[in-house]
Amino acid sequence: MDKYTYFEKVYDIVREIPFGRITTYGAIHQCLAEGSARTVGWALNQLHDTYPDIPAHRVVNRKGELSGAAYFGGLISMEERLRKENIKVINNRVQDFRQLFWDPSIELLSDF
DNA sequence: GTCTTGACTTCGG
DNA sequence: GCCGAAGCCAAGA
Repeated sequence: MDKYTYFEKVYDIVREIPFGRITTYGAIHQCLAEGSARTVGWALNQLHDTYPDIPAHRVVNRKGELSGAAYFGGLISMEERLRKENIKVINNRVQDFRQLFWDPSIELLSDF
């Protein structure tokens, strides 16, 4: 799949993140089993421009922090979108991050 | 072909 | 919990 670029693979996973759940760059990297966590973050940067409908606000770093909030050039901030999904965000960090964590390498595999 | 950039992660202190 | 350093890999110049 040469036309299937790396950020399109990330796009397929991020779009499957259920409502009110979040995941990390490392989890996506582990699901893809290729690239690196940093490459996922780079992919998302390209994603918000290619696919504006991607729920990138559900993807945070290992600390549960909204790393890409500044890059979310939208009318609604990343934190606002998360709050609308019943996700508490304090000091740019997701509360109950461990509880809301959604692992694509497990949840996605059991569905397919 | 090399070098830089980046929405990261892990480890030790 | 935070901080610094090292490792990581895909695009673009």
